[in-house]
Amino acid sequence: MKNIAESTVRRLSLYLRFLEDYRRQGLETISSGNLAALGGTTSAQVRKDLSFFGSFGTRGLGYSVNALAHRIREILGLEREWRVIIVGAGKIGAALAQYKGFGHRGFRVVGIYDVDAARVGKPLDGIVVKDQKDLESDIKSLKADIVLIAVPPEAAQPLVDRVTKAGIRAVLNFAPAPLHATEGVTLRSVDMALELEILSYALTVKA
Amino acid sequence: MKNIAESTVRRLSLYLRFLEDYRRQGLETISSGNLAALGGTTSAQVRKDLSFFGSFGTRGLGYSVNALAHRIREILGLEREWRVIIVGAGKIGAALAQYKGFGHRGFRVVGIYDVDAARVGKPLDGIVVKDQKDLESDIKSLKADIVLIAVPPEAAQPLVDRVTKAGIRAVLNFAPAPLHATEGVTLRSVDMALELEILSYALTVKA
DNA sequence: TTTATCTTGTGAAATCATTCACAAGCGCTC
DNA sequence: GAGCGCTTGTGAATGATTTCACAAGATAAA
Repeated sequence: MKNIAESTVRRLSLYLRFLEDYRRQGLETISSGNLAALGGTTSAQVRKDLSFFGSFGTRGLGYSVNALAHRIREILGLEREWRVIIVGAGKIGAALAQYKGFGHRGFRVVGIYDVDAARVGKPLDGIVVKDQKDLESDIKSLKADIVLIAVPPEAAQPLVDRVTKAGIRAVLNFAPAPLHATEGVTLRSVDMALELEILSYALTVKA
Repeated sequence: MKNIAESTVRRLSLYLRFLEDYRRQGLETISSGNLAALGGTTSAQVRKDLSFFGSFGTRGLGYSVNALAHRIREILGLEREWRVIIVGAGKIGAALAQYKGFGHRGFRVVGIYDVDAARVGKPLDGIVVKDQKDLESDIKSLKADIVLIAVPPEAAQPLVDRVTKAGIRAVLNFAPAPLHATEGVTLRSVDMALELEILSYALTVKA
């Protein structure tokens, strides 16, 4: 399969949500135009996005809500469960731990870690915070797939290196630090400061 | 000024951080190659990004760390203070309230709101949570510029409409819901579920 | 002053992503 | 089963972004 643009993958995720809404409403088919309207894009974009993976629609009719949802889940790898570890049990770690959107789609938090002895041993949304020194061994024993980084910025890069060495291939970083991962490891960052600065730019340009 | 790509603005934010690192280290000049290495991009990209806004470098030498940082702050609108309101005092709202990266760059939290009477009146990181019914009047009296949305997904769109009507022109949404804003309002979303799904896709394709 | 060495700034080329536009397929009705 | 209306799937065209490649400006050393 040729390389798929990130923007396409992002839109597929969105389409999946709309499909689930449709299903809840008991609707059985949906057209590219419907999906486009919900997602603020164009019907051609929707069809092109889907066309990278095959052709799932019926001309004249649209897409079967169930079949398309299933196919997108398959494409995104959401048919299986992903085991997630959170590192950092501060405010952000705590917010992540209780985040409901998680379990909802096959992401299961299997461990929370911190270096601070005051936090270790206390439960966070049902999971007891463990000492960060157990991280490597637990990544293996818990069969973790994904690590969420919620530690202070200066601790983030060493942590990426540690979990990479322990076999992790996907990292989602919440620390406001630009991180680098080795080839083969997917690292994404959610950076609030950056988002705010983009808003600041937008406001400034408008003014 | 012609339209600047979001990716360019995002990189400018990053460059600014690297410049601040350089300054802390007492370095006075930096080349596009240095900036590129730090940001995982290319020197040509750095120079192109900057070229949209003018030419600030010295051939043969590079850029003055101070001058370039100042110029980027100007471009991004970070020379002034932006007044931020957080709506939703749950876990995510609390994490946002205490987030240190905020004050650091001229974003000042001036109010936190919730609909839940149990939360109203209690302080969150030094700011007393107010009732959401005061939102419109406070947006005006507090001269708020930016609203952060940390409410449940179904409450998010109505909230966008409310604050837009009250004069807000920039919104950062943390609810996992696809929102639409009217023309002239910049709305960005940080969607953890989406990020995880992109990781899921990456892991799936690799496997 | 001249030369060697760097590094910028920027058109041009290449790559990547989106939009257009339309033939072809399907269901429904008559 | 022919005709109509609708919607897909997809090459081709357009638009946007990134990369290339190099002339030109600047410093420093001889």
